[in-house]
Amino acid sequence: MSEDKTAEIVLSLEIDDPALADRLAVLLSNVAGLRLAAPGETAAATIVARDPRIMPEDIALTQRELDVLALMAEGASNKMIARQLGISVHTVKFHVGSLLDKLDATGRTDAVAHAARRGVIEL
Amino acid sequence: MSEDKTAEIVLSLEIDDPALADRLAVLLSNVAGLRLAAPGETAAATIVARDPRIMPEDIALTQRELDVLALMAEGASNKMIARQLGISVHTVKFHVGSLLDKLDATGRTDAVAHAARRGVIEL
DNA sequence: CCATGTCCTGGCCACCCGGCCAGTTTCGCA
DNA sequence: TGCGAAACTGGCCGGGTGGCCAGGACATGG
Repeated sequence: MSEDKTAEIVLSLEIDDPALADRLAVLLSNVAGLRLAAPGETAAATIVARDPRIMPEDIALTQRELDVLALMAEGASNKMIARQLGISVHTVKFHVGSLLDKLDATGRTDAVAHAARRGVIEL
Repeated sequence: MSEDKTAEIVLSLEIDDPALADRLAVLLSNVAGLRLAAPGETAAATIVARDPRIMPEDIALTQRELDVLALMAEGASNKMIARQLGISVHTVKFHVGSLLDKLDATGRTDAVAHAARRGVIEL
C-alpha cells in the first residue's frame, strides 16, 4: 500500500428512509476513492437524513428567551442566569415560563431537549 | 416531472475539516444522480464530520443509569421515572446522583446536555 | 392616543431536586 | 468464601423550580 495518494474516505450512513439509503449506497459504492464503512468501523464522515416532517414551523423566541435558553443548556440555575444577564431571578423565571410554554415542555430539561431537537440551539 | 427515474439526490456538506470537505466535494461532483446542494437549498441528506478529538473516552454507565438517563432526556421527573421503572424515588435519585457524578454535570439538565454532546444518548 | 408585545420586578407557595446519612440484597469474581 | 460492584430503599433538609397573583416601563404600530 505504501503511498496511496488517494486514501479512501470512509463514509457511514445514518438515514431513516430505507429507500434513500439504498439509492445512496448504490451510487456511492461506485465512486473511486470513497468507501462505505463496515459495521462498527469509524468513518471520516457520516451521511445523515432525519425525518424532515418533524420541523415544519420554527418557534418564535424573543432574543431574551434565547439568552436564557442558551444558559439553561449550559446547566445554569435561575440564580446563575439572573446574575449572568443582570436581571432578577423573578424575571428569569418569567422567561423560563414562556420557554416552557412555547417549547411545549414540562420542565427546563425537557425544554433544552426540545430546543436541541428542533435546532433552536446547538448542544 | 412524471417519471424521472434518475431523480437527483441533493446532498449538503457540513464538515469541519476543509481538506476533507474539498476531497468529498470533488468526488461527489462526478457522481451521476447526485448533486451537492446550492447555498440555502434543502438537501435530502447531509454529510457531517465534526471534530473527532472531542470524544476520546466513552463514559461507563450501567444499564440502569442509561434507563434513567433516557427518561430524563424525555423531561421525566424523578417520580415519573420511578413509576416507569417500577422502583422508588429514592433509587431514582441514587442513579441520578451517579449520573451527575459520571457526566460531570451540575444538574439533570446539564447531565442530559452532556450526554447528548458525547453521543451517549440521542435526542 | 391607545393597544399590543416585550421586558422587567415583586410576593407567595406547593412541590421537586440534589446531597447527606444510613441500610439491604444479589451477583460475579478472585 | 469473602469482597466489591450494582441495584435498591429509607429519612432528612436546604435550596431550586414552576405556577399563580399582581404590577410598571418602553417601543411599535394601528
